[in-house]
Amino acid sequence: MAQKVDGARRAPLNRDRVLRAAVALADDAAIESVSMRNLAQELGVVPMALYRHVANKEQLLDGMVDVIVGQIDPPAGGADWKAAIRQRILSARRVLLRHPWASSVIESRPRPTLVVLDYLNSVVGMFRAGGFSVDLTHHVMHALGSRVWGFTQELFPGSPLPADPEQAAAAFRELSGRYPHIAEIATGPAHDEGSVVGQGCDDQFEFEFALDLLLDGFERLHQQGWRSANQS
Amino acid sequence: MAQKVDGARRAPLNRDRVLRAAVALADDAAIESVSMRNLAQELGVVPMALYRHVANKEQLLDGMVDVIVGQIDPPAGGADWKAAIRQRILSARRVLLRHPWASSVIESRPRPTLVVLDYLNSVVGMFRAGGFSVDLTHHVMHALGSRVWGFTQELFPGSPLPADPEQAAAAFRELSGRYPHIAEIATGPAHDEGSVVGQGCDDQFEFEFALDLLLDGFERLHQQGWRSANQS
DNA sequence: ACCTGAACACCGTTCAAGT
DNA sequence: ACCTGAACACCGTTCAAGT
Repeated sequence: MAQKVDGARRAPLNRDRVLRAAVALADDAAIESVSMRNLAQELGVVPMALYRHVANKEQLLDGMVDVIVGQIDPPAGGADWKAAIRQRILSARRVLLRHPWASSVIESRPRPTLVVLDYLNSVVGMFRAGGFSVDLTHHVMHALGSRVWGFTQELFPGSPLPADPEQAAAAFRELSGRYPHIAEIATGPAHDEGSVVGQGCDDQFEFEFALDLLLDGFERLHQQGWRSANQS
Repeated sequence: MAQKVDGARRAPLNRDRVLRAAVALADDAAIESVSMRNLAQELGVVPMALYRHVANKEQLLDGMVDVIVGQIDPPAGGADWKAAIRQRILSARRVLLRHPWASSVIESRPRPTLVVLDYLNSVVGMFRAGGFSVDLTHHVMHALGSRVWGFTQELFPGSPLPADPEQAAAAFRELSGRYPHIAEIATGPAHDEGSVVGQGCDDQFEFEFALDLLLDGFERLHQQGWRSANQS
C-alpha cells in the first residue's frame, strides 16, 4: 500500500511531488484510486491544495504520463536504425510493465504533452537517420501506433477460465463447443507440444513477433524505395 | 440531439431497448453522457428501472459493444483468406467510424462478451480455413491486436494547431523549432507535393497501409511454413 | 411480489467567506 | 493576498419503505 506521510510533513507541496505521489498511488493501489480527494489525503493536504500545482485532473493525468515517458531509455548510439528502434521500444515496454495502469492512461489522453512529443520526435528522427523518406516515415509511424509505447490492445484480456482445475476443464469443454477456433489457438493441439502456444501465452514473445514483423516490413519497403501509389 | 420519448410511452422497457437507447445517446451526445441517470431520463424512466435489464453499468457497456460488433458484416464466401479477412476488418472499421466512441469502450472492457468471442472465433476460423497452422494463427491474431476491430491508437490525436491560419502558422514555426522531425512528417517537404502526406492525413490510407503490411507479412510467413524458433 | 424514492458513499470543481 | 471549508452538480448503487 502507499506510504502515509507522517503527522508533521516538511517538504512543501510542488508539482513534482504531486505527480510522483499520483504515480505511486496508481502503482500501489490502482488507477481508480487516483482521485483528487484520495491523492490529497495521501499527501496529507486538503483536496483544493492540489489545484495550486495542477490545473485540473486532466493535467494531473498528463503529468503522470510525463513521469512514465521520462523513464524510457534515450536512443542507443552506434546501432543501425532497426536495432536502435527495436531496443528503444522494448525499453518503453519495460517501463510500462512496471506501471500497468500507464497504457490505458496514455490511450486516454486527447492531446500529446511536450514530453510525449519529445519522445515521438526522437523516434521519427531515428527512422530519418536510417535513411527513410519523409513519406515512408509518416506511414511507418502510423503503422506502429501504440506499439511505439511498447503495448497493444490485448484481444483476450484476463483468462475466462475459473481457477479451480475441475471447473476450468468443464468451462473449457463448453468453450470448445461454441468457439472451436479460439479453443484451438488458446491451447494448441496435443501433437504440437513443442510450440510456444501452450497454457496461456508469452506476451513478450507476441509483442516481439509483431514488432519484428512490422520492422521487417518497413525495411523491405525502404530498400525497395517505396513511394505512395500516386507517385510510382 | 437524442430523441425524447413523448409523455405517454408505450413499449415496455427491455434489454434491447435499453441498449439501443444507450448507443443512440452515445452517438448523438457523447460517451460521457451515457450515465445510468441520464439514460434513464432519456427513456422516461426512473434510474433504478434500468437495473431490471442490466446488472450494472459495466454490463450496459458490454451490451453496447455487442450492438456494435453485431453490425460487422459476416465473412464473405468464396474469396481467399487474405481478401476475405481484409474485407471483414474494413467492414468493422466502417462500423466504428459510425460510432466514434466505440473503440475506446471496446478497449475498456476487461472481459470479452459472447458476441465478441463469436466475432474473434470466426476471424480465427478464416485464417485456419486459409491453411494457417494453429501456431501461426495464434501469433497472427496477437499481431493484429485492435486492428481486428478496425482501429489503432492514434499517436497524434487532434491537431495541436489552432484554427486561425495566422496563429496556426506561428504555432507551426514554434513546433518546427522544437520538434523538427514531427513537423517534417506532419506536412511533408515542399518538393514532394504529390505525396499523400499533406495538410493533415488520410486515416483510411494509414489504416490500410498498416493492415496490408501485416497481411503481407503473415502471407510470407505462412508460405515459408513458419514455425516457432524452438521447432526449426 | 413488485417497484421506487430516498439515501449512501463517492466524484471534480467553484466560490465565497475567512484569515 | 492567500488559503480553504462548504457547497454544487454530478456519479453508481443499496435498501428499506411503499404499494
